[in-house]
Amino acid sequence: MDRTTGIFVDGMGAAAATSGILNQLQGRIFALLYLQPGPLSLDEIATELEQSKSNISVNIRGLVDWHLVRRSRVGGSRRDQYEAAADFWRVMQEIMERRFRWNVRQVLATIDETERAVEEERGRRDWVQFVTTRVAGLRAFFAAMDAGFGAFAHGKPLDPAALKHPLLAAVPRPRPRG
Amino acid sequence: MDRTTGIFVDGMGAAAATSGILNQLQGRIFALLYLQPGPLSLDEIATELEQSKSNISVNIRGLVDWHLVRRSRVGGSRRDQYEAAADFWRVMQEIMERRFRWNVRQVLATIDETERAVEEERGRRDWVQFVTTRVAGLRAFFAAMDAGFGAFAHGKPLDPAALKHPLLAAVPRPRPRG
DNA sequence: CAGTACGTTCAGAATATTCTAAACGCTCTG
DNA sequence: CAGAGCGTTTAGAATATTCTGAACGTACTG
Repeated sequence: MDRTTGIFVDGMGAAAATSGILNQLQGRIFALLYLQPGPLSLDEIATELEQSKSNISVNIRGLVDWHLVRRSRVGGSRRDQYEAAADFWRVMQEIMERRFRWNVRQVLATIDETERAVEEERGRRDWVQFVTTRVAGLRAFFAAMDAGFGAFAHGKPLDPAALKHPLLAAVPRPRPRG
Repeated sequence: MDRTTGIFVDGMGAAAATSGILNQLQGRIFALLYLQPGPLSLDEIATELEQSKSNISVNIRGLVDWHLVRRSRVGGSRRDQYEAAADFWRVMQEIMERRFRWNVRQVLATIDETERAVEEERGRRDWVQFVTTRVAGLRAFFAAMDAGFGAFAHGKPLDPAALKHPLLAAVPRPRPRG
């Protein structure tokens, strides 16, 4: 591997490792493919990155899932070819929906469960009141995030105003009088 | 711990574990504190979550760093008290700046290095040309992300348009005639 | 100023993740 | 239809992360 590619591969690997989306090896695989004029096979990638073929196989699947890499099969050959995709907006949409929004919904689901549980608590009326209020505050914020991320992934601007005061934003405004 | 808190703690722990920001224990600590009417000490948290005090000590520091938990010391006591913060927008700003944007800048720094390296490559003129173009495409996208995240953290809307066609957005538009 | 009540650090144990090499199964080929 | 050339699965090795308990430092307390 030439010096330029080495620097790019190392740097992108390090960035990926702290991304919370890809691991280091996935960052390296993508970086390698991104600087190639043509597609590479599994074996070529494994050799270049000094990793086992099985490890590349497993990790490249994640890259294909995020639409960061395209898999193709040329002619009648049964050898897969891989190349980097360059539609980063598409990747970001995917991450928004399948990672961030999915995570937000985990929280919303937990809030649902918690609200159901607190309704069954016997006695301790003001504690129940307190928990209900707190959980409502969390729900307002995460509901706003869910809506905001959803809109963003569909190409609409994400306005932080809804996150600053989610409780206010969640409540329908009184109509201004004529 | 009562049933309601248990459900909330477990759910938030699971969500945190896949967040890429907090680990499971940090999610559990925050959840426990969030349903408490008053602050708790390190030892109380450790007992409730069945973890060693040292482990709580280390992990709660991260929560304080993200402004998810406030540390206070009441009166002349030397016992720290912790309570959940509820300004989630502040937390999001912190994450935007110190996590996402920092990560984006890692990529931009790698691109800088790569461009410097490719300039020193001898021969292979069309390969150099190819790499330069590709890296420019990546830079345009990540520069747009950096700008967008920065604006968002300062309360301005984040418009996906700049990410859809970053190369176009980066170039100043020709003035319309007339 | 010795004793106690804390928070933190650290070495090593427990656990989870990443990686390899061998085994497997599929598909094309002669 | 046997063999070669693939990608994938899997058991276990290598490595990284998380967790504990003991040791330590500091600041109140009697």
